[in-house]
Amino acid sequence: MIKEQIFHPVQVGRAGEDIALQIEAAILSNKIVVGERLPSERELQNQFKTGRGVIREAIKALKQKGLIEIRKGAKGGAYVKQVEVTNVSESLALFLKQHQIDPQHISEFRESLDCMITTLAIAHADVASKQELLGKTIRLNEMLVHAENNDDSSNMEVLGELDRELNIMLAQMTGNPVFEWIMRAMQLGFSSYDYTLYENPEFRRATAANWLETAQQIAAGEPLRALASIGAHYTMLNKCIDQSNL
Amino acid sequence: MIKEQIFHPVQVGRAGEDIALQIEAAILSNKIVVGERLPSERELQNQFKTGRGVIREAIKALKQKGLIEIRKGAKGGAYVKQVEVTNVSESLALFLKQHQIDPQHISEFRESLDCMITTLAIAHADVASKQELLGKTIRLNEMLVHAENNDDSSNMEVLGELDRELNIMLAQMTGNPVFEWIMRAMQLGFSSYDYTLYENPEFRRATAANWLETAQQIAAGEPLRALASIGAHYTMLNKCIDQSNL
DNA sequence: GTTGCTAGTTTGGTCGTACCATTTAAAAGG
DNA sequence: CCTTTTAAATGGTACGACCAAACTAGCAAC
Repeated sequence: MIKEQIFHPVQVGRAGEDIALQIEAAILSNKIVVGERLPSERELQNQFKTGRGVIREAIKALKQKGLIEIRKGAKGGAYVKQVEVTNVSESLALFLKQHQIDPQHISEFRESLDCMITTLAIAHADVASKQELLGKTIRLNEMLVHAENNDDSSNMEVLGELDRELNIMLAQMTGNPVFEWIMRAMQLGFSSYDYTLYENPEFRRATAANWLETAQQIAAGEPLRALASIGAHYTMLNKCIDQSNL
Repeated sequence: MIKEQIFHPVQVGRAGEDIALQIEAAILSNKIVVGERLPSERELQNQFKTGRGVIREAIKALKQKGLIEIRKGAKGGAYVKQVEVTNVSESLALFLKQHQIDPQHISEFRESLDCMITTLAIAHADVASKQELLGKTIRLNEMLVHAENNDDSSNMEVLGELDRELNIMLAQMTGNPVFEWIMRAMQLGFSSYDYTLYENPEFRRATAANWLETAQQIAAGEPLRALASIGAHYTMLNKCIDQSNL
């Protein structure tokens, strides 16, 4: 609960933004810590000496930024929370959606990113993680044959999802959260491309086999061979992208 | 101008979000193209069969996302615009501010990114660009000696700015816009770290010399030596970060 | 005493109206 | 034809009312 009045009235013309900035500053300077809640809208209305609509607009903006979470009812209100990485990802995804990126550029970036991640993962990750990654790639291959035997095309989405999880896990194995965030952001931003490889039976099998190979070489601590596998993966992906564009 | 009613009324309880989503969808599907403007708030109020406050909240959210720009007066309103990379950067910056990242992790990511970019820049950029980069690093060194001779500490900010420009130029030389965006986002997100190297005279000189060396090896088309230079740069940066943490 | 229901309070969500400030465009005046 | 004045369009703010959801406390039933 806020005892003293940490906010003050604002000028006209841009009151909403002023208020949003004041509250944001209060949050970022830890005047209001995570988990705590802002005063109610009507209370803020009094503190800022303004109308309730302005307060609501400011709060909406902060909610959009991911700084607060809003609950209804008694004990409801605007609760300060940790900004999640999905906020960044969605922002990036929106940007990319509007700018119509050349798929080859995306592919190139992803390849570079994968190479860096793999190199660092081999260097930093412990044996258990590497074995877990290997196990997951084996499971991917098993699921693939199972799905193909049953002609269960609906399971292809599950395979695509597993593929994403593998990428995230690999990023986590670097021990550096930044890589995981970027990977998550890229996945959200280019969700459409992640599944193309699993639509074509031929590419599908090759991709799964490639993952297995990569994981084996990561587990074996063979950076150069792992990178070669990744290179092969992207050669394949680019071919696949070209085909679907015809 | 919107002729037909592309929006429809919404349920209660979360009308504002519904409206924001509908408008966002309309923008992303090019029902409303960049440069065009949304109907006025009062017009939207009629189309959505809702109150004006709700419309305003939805519009505020879209503005926060960077999808629209709002102008006052007649012929004012919400104009659809291209999402700028700064929106992504600000989102990232906010996230990083709240999460107190280990500087070493940031440094590690930046190093990986620089390596990827340099490799690609050597492969893709034309001779003219490489010479321009080289020229800029030479200018950086000249400015450095000039500033040190005059003991002009205020110019150190200019040096930091030039350092950023060099990074952006290098990213552009990859021919892949994704790298430039990521670089811009990282610079905005970690603006504090970019200047630390230029605060200490010793590191400052070494950094400028290192840039020159890197640019020379890029111009000479020597990927391995360029990467070695970058490695040296980050060894230095990490030492510098350690020192300022003491 | 414990459980379960009910009424009341808090708080966000919505609606409507009125008025102000700014910007543009049209009308008036020279 | 140019300048000035006026009007209209539009976002920005304020106030007031009511609804819906969620929590609280008290009361009733077991």
